[in-house]
Amino acid sequence: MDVNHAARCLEKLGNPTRLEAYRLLVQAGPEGLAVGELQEHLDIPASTLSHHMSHLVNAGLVQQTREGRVLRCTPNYALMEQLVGFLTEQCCSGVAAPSKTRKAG
Amino acid sequence: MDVNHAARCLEKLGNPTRLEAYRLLVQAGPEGLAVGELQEHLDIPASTLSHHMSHLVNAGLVQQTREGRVLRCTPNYALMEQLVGFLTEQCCSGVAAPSKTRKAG
DNA sequence: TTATTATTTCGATAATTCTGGAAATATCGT
DNA sequence: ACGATATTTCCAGAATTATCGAAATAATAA
Repeated sequence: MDVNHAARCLEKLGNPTRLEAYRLLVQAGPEGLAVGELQEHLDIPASTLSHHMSHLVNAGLVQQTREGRVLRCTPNYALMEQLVGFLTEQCCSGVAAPSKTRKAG
Repeated sequence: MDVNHAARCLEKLGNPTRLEAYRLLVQAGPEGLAVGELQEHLDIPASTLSHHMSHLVNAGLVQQTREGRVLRCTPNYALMEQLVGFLTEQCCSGVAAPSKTRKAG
């Protein structure tokens, strides 16, 4: 995870609709959600949602698998954790916030 | 830190120049860096940098204090930690990555 | 006051992103 | 094949963001 890849991920998550979509996928658990289910929650036109999802998929933040007519979306936890790791290591002070994370005491 | 504030912070950090600027401030230690020092590192026109910095300042991610002719910039660690907290709690799986973070073992 | 340095604001253009209707594609059921 | 459902792609317009030179502002020094 270099600075450009991190910036790319942050940029994609930095849109309220996309961040909310990602969060919904996380909330939904291991099954994730179909694009149509996301659309019901987000209440936006299908084409708009499709564009947003392709951003997330292209950045690697979301994975899609087809199940018949339905496209199931799941979050890429590994990438998200790399992103959080980048922010923690490169953008936070060495002194961790109390009782949150631990690092080289 | 609600989802909209998080999205706003992510959006601002999701620009390579701004993310690099923020990272430089963190690297620089408690003193931070003057705008002019950032400019030397980033090698972009002053007006362009000024715009980028105002994004970061408006989002609350960077604080500025004037020291004579120089504007000293420091990262807002508290906000960054809130942002990392948001991502960890709302956008990561409950199962932490091995030997990185711990949460409700 | 004039000069010098540091930084922002103005103003304008280029580039990108967002949005969504309409048409196309994919899959399934009959 | 046909119809229905799910989703994407095409296309275009609106909105936002990025860029940066020039002028303006702020602070210091002579």
